[in-house]
Amino acid sequence: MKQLPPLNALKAFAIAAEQLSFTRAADLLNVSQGAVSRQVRLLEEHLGVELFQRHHRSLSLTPEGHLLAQELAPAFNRISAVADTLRSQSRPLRIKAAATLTNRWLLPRLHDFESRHAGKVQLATVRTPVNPIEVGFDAALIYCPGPPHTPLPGSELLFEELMMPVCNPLLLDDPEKPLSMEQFLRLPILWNHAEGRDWQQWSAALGISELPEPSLIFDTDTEAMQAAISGHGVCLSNLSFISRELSEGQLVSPIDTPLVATGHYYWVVNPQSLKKSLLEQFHHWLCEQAAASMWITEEEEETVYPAANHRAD
Amino acid sequence: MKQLPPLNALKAFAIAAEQLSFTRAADLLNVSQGAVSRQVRLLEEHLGVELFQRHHRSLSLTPEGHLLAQELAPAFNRISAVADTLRSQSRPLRIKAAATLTNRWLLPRLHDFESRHAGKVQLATVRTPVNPIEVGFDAALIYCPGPPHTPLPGSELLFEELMMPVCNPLLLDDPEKPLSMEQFLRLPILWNHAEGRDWQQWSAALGISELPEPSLIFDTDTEAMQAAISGHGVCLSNLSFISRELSEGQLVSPIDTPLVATGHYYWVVNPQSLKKSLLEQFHHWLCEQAAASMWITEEEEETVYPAANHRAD
DNA sequence: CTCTTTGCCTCAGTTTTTCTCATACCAAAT
DNA sequence: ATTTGGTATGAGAAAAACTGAGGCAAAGAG
Repeated sequence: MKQLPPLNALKAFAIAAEQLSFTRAADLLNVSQGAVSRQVRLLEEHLGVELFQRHHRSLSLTPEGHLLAQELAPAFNRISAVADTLRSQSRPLRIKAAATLTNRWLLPRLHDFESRHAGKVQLATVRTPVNPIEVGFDAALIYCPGPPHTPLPGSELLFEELMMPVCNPLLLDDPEKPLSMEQFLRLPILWNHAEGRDWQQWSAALGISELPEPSLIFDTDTEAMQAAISGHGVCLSNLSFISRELSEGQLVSPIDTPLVATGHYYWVVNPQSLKKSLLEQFHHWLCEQAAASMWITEEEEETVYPAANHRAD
Repeated sequence: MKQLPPLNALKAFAIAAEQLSFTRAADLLNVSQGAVSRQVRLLEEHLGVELFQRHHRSLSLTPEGHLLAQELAPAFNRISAVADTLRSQSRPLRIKAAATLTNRWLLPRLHDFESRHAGKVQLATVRTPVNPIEVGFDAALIYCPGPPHTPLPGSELLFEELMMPVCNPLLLDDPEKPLSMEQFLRLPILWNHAEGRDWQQWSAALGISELPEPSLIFDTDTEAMQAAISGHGVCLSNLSFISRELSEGQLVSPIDTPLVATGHYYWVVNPQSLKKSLLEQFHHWLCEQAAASMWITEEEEETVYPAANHRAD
């Protein structure tokens, strides 16, 4: 291999040649117009040949530029083709994710990622925080109760678990009218956890002295939620996970209280994973999805929205 | 064009794959071993695929790596081929150079550059300093008498004009025995310049009160030198320009004095030139050649060598 | 004919990438 | 057990690339 010209300059040139515009090329490359101008100039200086004729409001290729562009296009295509092949051949992203989040939020959205980024994702649900390094996964999306912290080295806070109490509207005399706290506490309470951790934090954050007594105790959010839908009582649920039930009226909030953050979801990447680039895309997509769906309440919750980050410390 | 992998990483990978060694690839790329290691890792992370199997003292390609390397080689060859074509099609370097330097030093060496760098050079000699921008040349190699300065914006000092008096040995009774200054001044003096500028500086630098009277006055160094070789007298000559005559005994130094720098050669690049890359190579080659020939005297001059930078200010 | 728009160039300052150096590690060979 | 030849890795340094603002000149609108 002899002396290759600066490769990034070649890339910039190839796109500029295709577009016959530095400005458009810059857009495609996600850089500024000046950057492209410089790269092309650099290449011209390297080769000792003018590649473009600069006209006053347009560009055209010199014969040399034309030759180069013609050779470059297939070379780059070939490279990008083989890169795509390799990327698609590579095994799917393996991600451990908190169970409820997976079922109620991630799964319904996942096909969007897979189609947009041509990357398969293999999900495995977990109940308790897990370190992706230890289980050989590329990343984990874990839930930890309590205030924000750093559950694992390298973990990144993604979003809050914002809880509100909900129940079947038939449980209420007038679903339109919020109950007083006293009335509310007389409703049957559904725990989603053996120790009623979330209810504890919720009542502490709202300054309620005693823990609401459970009438039924479940092991998972999903079960408690099912029972609530069936009219067995009030459960605490992450707002974002029941948006459909809320908008369809299967569940309503019986009382008008601020949202309470009982825990947080974290993102942890396995630093040994080779799939850094896909992981980054996935992470970016996660944040995007979160911004679009979390904390953005349906119409009827508007009054609830001036929510607080009350935490039970 | 979709998403291209980082191109420099591809280059590093291609060479490493060819060599099956990061260390050797690093040498070829003129970077450190660690740099190649990092680039390859980066590429692997980008593609999400292992490209090499790292063994204990060797590398081997994974199937994916093999595929990539196979595709990459022709793509890069194609690129470097077209780049070579363009470079060779480009017009020759145009350089203005001081006349004596050109005749006595540059021309004999020039074919070395042209063969090693596959770049033609078009030389034009000049007597007086010239700005390459003004004459449309890529660069100039100019001579300016007197102490070092900055004759043109962007000029760079290349080497000193180190002068010594020389004459035909037949002019001396005993060529082996250095003359005293008094004896020396009785020899016929040859000026290489209408005003005897160099002799003026030479005598000033050595603390000689009066300017040696010329017996013959020429317009160029070359003519004065020819006359000296023919035995017409003593001329002042740049050491490096008469190394052959000295080693063949056609000229000798009649007196034992330090070398005197009467002027300097400068390198000036036309900043508008497109041939920056070739110019850089040429400049590098110039410095290399200078280091190998200038200031490095032949055996017989050894005594003269503890030279001075005496200057007539 | 003047004003505005468009698209390129240039420069200084900053950010990002890449490289180096030194060191750690590991297994084979001595 | 030690040396040797190779890769990996971390911190800091160096180099490359990018940005953003200002300029300029042609083309088109009024």
